[in-house]
Amino acid sequence: MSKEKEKEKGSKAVATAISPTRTEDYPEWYQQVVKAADLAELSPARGCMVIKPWGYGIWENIQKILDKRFKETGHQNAYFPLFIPKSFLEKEAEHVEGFAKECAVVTHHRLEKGPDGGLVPAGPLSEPYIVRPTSETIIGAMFAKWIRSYRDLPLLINQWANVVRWEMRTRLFLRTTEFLWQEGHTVHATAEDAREETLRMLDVYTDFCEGSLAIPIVRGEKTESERFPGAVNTYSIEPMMQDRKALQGGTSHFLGQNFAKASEIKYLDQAGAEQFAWTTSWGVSTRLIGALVMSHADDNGLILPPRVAPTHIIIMPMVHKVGTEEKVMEYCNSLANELRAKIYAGREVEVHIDRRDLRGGEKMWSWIKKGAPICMEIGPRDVDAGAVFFYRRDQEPGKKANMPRAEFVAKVGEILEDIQGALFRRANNFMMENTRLIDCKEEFYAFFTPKNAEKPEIHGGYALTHWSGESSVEAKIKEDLNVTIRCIPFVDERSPIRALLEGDRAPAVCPFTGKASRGRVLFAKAY
RNA sequence: CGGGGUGUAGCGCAGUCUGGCUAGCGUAUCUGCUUUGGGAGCAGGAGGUCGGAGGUUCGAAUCCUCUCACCCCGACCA
Repeated sequence: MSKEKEKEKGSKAVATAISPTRTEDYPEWYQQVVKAADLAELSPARGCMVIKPWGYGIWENIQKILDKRFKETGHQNAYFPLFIPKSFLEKEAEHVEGFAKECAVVTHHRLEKGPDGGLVPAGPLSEPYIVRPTSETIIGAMFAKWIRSYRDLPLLINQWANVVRWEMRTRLFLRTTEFLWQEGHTVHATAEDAREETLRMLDVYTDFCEGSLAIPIVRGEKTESERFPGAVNTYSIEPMMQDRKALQGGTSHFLGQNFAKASEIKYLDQAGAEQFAWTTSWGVSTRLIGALVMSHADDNGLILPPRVAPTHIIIMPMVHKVGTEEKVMEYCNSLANELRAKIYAGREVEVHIDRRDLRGGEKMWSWIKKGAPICMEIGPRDVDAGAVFFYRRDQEPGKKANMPRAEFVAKVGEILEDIQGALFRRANNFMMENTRLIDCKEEFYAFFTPKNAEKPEIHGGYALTHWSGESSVEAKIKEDLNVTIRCIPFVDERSPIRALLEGDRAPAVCPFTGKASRGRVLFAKAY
């Protein structure tokens, strides 16, 4: 409250647009950024969110980019029902175990007037429906009907849908009762093909996350305890948020023949023998928008990477001086049209002229909080000079630049890509600064223990540490520190942690047990 | 489900312990004037079943009982 007062009267310098700041109270800062950017809000339905136009615009761009990649990799979209007969979910033992507790169940149909004038269900269903928490079982049942021969394979299907998971605690975008996602489901003749597909889609997610969301990630395989229920192998991408916690950004599962056997997905091979097929599934959700916020936003609000920003450039006409309005508006309109004719990252440059009857400062701050990549102030001065006056959201709000109009129009794609690149580098530096090799138990515990136990400060990060491979060690660390193995990382040419591991001469010994280790795994606190 | 907390104007809150005039403040909103290239100023207006039900009392936002919702910490977890 005292902060509010500081902001008031007299002082033109406002500390930050978002209060509290990240260091003051990170979870609250997150909520405030989502609110200030007008991305989404809680709804009357418990744990469910309303995604508002600016937030949904981001999701639409995520969809467009990913959908194109899915098509390019041979997939087709289809749609399956929201409701799954309860018996379907019961088919795969581990799957039931994993999801049963978080399912919403529909037990009645139709409503009629009750004695008190309210509505009461007319009758129970003979078999309850589950609202899909994921669609493996119902899609598997359909696939079993569609597939007869090896000639029907591979079957490569994707679905854009909503799913429901009845979580105890929810947070906008990060964990909501209902969320939007895509789920890919594929069927293959051989284990090799299915494994290849699983990793191909992990690559697609990696490209998308790094290239479009400007979020660096560590990727790798999940340990047994973190595996998708029913999967043989689960792979994930793991970006680091600004509080140094990991957030699982997407997963790709090799399901082996588990679901094929449960759903009887069989085909006749070239020799005429009946075989169970091999399946995969993979998905990303609106959670990525949460990752976007926590990767790039600062104490003034959201910062959007241009490739997924609903609008690239905001033009604010300064038309308050009498007699200048017409020429300023004309200039803005023609400038907007010139910019819209440009293509950036495969789509037209999106320009919005903000003519709201608001004071300049207030208007500009609203776009800072929404994270628009470029914001222009165009007044008579600029019209006369044939220039544009703009700021970039990846730089300090006070840093504005003049540029000849023609030059800006010519370079707009370059400037947007420069912003995109700057965001990635910043996030990547942050992740690498907070990633280290840890080889002793004491250092590991100190790394993940906040100095202030009452109100933990931002601490920890990614620890690359040897591990004996025992689940009991994982469980103990989780109990002690709430730290888990995020993945057994890939160390390939595109891995950001590769450089760290190059000079690694430490013995491959698990610091928790003294036993031999097959390699370093990624430990972190997580969302 | 366990522990703690909060429900008063769109949002944020005071008032509750110690019952008492017409229920207040900030902000947002609306109107007017003056302003305007970094979050405006003055004036006026509108906006309330004090979460809900029952009880005590001459009188309840305030006390009692029940209930509902939400938040935080656990537990749970894409």
